[in-house]
Amino acid sequence: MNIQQLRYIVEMVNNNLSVTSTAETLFTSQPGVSKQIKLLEEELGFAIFERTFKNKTEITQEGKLVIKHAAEALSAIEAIKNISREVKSPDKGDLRIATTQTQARYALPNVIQSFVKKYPDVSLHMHQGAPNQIAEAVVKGHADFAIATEALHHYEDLIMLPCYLWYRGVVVTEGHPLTKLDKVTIHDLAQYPIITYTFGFTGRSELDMAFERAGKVPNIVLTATDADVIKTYVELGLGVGVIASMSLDPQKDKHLIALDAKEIFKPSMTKIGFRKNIHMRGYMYDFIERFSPHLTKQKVEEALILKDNDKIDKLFRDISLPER
Amino acid sequence: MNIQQLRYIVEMVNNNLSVTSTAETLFTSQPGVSKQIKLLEEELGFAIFERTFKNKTEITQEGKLVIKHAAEALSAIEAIKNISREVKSPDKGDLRIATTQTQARYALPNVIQSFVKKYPDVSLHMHQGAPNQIAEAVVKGHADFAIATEALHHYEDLIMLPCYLWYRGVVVTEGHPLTKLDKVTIHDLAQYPIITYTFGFTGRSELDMAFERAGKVPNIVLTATDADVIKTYVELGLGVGVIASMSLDPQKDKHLIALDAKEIFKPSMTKIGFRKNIHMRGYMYDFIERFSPHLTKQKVEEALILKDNDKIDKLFRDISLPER
DNA sequence: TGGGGTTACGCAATTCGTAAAAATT
DNA sequence: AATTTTTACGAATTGCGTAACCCCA
Repeated sequence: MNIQQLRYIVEMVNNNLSVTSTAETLFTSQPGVSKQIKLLEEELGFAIFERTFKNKTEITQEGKLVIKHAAEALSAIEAIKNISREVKSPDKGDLRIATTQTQARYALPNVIQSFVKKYPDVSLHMHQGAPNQIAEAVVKGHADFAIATEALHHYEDLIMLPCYLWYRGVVVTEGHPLTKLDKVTIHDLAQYPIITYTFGFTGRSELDMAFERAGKVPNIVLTATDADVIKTYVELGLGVGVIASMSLDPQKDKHLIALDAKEIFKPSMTKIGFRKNIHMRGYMYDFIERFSPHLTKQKVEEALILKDNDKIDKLFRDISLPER
Repeated sequence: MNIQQLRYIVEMVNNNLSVTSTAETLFTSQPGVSKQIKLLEEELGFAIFERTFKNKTEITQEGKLVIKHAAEALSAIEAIKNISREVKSPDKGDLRIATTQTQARYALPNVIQSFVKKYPDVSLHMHQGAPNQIAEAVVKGHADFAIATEALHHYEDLIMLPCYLWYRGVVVTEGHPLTKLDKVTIHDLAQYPIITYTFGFTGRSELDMAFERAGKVPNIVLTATDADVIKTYVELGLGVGVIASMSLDPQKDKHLIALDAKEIFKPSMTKIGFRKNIHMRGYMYDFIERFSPHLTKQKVEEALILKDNDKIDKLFRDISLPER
């Protein structure tokens, strides 16, 4: 058994059990991968992958266990390599952020601007996707950080830290009836067609829950994964927009009126997540702190030691989060 | 970097940083170990071990981190090998139990007798030691199970499951004044010289706490790590013995009188501990269940998933433990 | 001077790529 | 027929052991 073989079998899973595809992602030859997997299976005394019927291969029951532990081992080895990179060139490396369009467009630009200025030799990779894709990317080691509001708490292998609270705003065209009201309630809102985020994105679940609490069913006519699209359709008069208030720019969005909705919807919390047992590079600590000043290196280290999201929640219980 | 190199550096730590000793425990040559460590250090770009002054070597700061992750990786790899062994011969292998004299002598014999009968091809290894040595042996992977009453809860890397509750008994010679009393209290006990376990062994801490609660200072004249020695000195009239009641055999200990002490001392709990992220062999589950029938395979698997002793404690909160 | 550690060197085994064959759709 | 996987084989590298050398009490 060697590290390479473990790498092969883990990567097989990330490549739909295709040897060819695995060999390509690992920049090696197909025969090599095929042979090494076979050798490992021989050594272990059982098949990890099974050619059940036709072209379809499956993972055996034991194989699943083996791959789980192989991924653990590789993760630990990756941590060692990161220590090495840290020593060799502390301010050089990669930072791979998996996040949603909303964060990338509205929350991250400032942070990234100052970060790349301080760390010109860190190459930044932004992976965009749906919240569950984001979490998967980090779990599989394809990204270092997951930044999102939804769906991250299901992943036991990730440590999640609270970053900031944000509120929703209602966006309408000029002269819309809602602008005549002193204060918009959820009952007012329920009378108009609504345009908001696609389910699973950007705190969408709180919108549904707010309507449910009020005993109303929202008339959602259109959903999109990002605020820019939503605003566009609001401008076209298709409905009333409900988006994160941070994604409203009074300067740029001149044709739209933003109405306060703090009392209608509960605030949502954006979190940053990363894998347990990693070696956190120095610039990674710095990035986290730039994004959320209360997440100091010390706090993050404490969280890395705790390794348990319930305990980590307690750690941050008394800290007032920034709002936006 | 390869697995062997990781094995070398981890084993170096277990061998007082001696290359010779490491090579011996790994059944290989000194030059090989020396060279591979050097190669790894070269690849990583920093020294793991430092030849500071004289003959004394030390671990560098980065080295400590590397070794931590290396141990993680090796543990995962060991798990894979155990899966292989499981498949190749489910009822064959090793079972290494680290425990105290008290457990080995009084709690385990029955279990082990039935276990070896069912699993003749599992070779059993008993490691005896002080509770902290026991825990260390499991943490370092030298034993599979730690069974003890004290000092196991300090080890974050171990999962600990409750096995049984046990009570203390007071042992005296025939005709001793304490035998005249209807009921022995802690105040009575405080008037006589006491012989009990050495500190750190077999629930000794509860004895000290009981006296402290009563505002008394026990007159401890002799301590030993096991009940047999204690009983011997009680027979010689050196004092009153306080030992686990399970270590009293009315048949054998004919010259001694056992007095009930359930109301003087709180019961103690014996636990079984093992490392997180291991692959538990089938016969290991069986052993645990034979030792503690409430620790079914299912329960143990749940605990292995939880990986957190606080959560595990909740899992067993409503289960009534056997007493002895 | 001797116990531990490193360097030097050669044999043996392993790894990995190209090429060819086999299998599957 | 085309794509994917496995087998065959040779070149290059790596790993490991013996022997020699070094270093510090």
